Amino acid sequence: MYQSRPLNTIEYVIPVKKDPPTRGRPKTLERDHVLQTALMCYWANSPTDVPISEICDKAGASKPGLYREFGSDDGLKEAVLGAYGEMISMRRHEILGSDQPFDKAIDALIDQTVQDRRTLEVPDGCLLFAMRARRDEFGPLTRQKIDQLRTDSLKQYQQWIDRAKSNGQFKTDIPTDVAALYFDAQIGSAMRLQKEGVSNELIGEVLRTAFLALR
Amino acid sequence: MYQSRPLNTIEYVIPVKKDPPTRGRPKTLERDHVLQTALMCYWANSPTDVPISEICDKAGASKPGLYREFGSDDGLKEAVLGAYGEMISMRRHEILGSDQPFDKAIDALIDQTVQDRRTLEVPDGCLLFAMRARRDEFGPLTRQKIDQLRTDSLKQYQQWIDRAKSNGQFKTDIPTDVAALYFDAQIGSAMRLQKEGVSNELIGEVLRTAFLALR
DNA sequence: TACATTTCGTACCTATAGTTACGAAACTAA
DNA sequence: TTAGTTTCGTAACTATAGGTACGAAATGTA
Repeated sequence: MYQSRPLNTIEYVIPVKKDPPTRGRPKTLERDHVLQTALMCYWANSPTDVPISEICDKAGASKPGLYREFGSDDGLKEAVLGAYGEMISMRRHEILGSDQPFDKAIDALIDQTVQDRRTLEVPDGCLLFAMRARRDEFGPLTRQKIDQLRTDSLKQYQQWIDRAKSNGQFKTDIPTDVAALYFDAQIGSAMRLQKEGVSNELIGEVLRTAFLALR
Repeated sequence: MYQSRPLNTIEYVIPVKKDPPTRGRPKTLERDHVLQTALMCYWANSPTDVPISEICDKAGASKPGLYREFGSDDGLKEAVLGAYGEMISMRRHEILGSDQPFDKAIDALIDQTVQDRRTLEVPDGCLLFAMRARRDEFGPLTRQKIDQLRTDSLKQYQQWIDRAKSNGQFKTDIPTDVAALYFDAQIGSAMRLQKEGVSNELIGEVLRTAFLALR
């Protein structure tokens, strides 16, 4: 079995970018701030319709600075999606990774999905689903990231479903891959309805209808 | 109650554009051919990413000719969507408007949705759902058309469901508006999965899962 | 102080997409 | 034939977006 080294030896392999004896003009571009700004712009609008210059303005960065940091439009979008993907993956893991009963997890999933976005201070809808719908309008890096996140989502659902099956909590004989696709599709639908302006209450009813047959 | 005039008197009110004593250079632009060409381009690709010039090339029309006919990019898209909407509305009516039992209609709906597109010689996915996902990237005319078609769809489902309810074929106590939204969402999901490359077989399983609880 | 190094950001370049000005072309009517 | 009418399509215009050349600025080092 693979024996991992202690974490801090990694720094000898991949030099950690802390503060290597700083020379030259100090960097002022705040990578994380740019990422957050871009994320919000993409999320709140159509991700393909936000020009780089707008992100620069809102983040208080210059265009060349942004290109130095992310390489290209494609690179920026990939980075943003990376950050976003990590976030939603964690949020989903809080539910699917917990050991609560399958039924309760479904309820929690619905609750999380229809949570009021004004309270959370984030836009309606889901950036990932919005970008999946526009997959072929992006560059290769972003496309690959989209595909990876899609695969990751499905795996997360699959593991959860398999666990429920082995616990005897998954009653029907629906194959795991179908069920995983089903969950992903339902949440995706909900996110799109939310973006269309449908009330979270109504979306909740739709979701409960969708999961009626699974419990 | 409103008494409508005989149809042919309309021609006195709204002059029918048949062959009014033709003067000037004869028109060569084939409106329907341009519409069909544009429809296929939008359907097969991202509707927001097909330049007018490409449609002109493929349809063998000139750009000014196209603008004379449709007024603008927005006008062309509205016209295309109008034609497309009529088509899918009719196809859906063949199923929902028939008097077959609710169960059978659901089966037919699934069959129609997962029908092989190479056989039908049309692209995967659904143009209307693709455009709904990009709603705010379009001009006002197209936006309005999108909204109208969405409303029409929901109404079509609602009438069908209400009829099933009054026939005693709709077993659950799900409200009509929720159920209509549910059908629309499921078909939308299916269309998106198809566009993502998921097999029609798998999509069929997902749809059958979705409608399990409704019969 | 002078030099090496690194980043900064103004001002540009380039490509593309929507849109149109305008003169030529093709027809009817007188 | 000539005048009037309508459409045609080449060749522009304009705006916008992604991307970058390059000199200035800000630091450490000799």
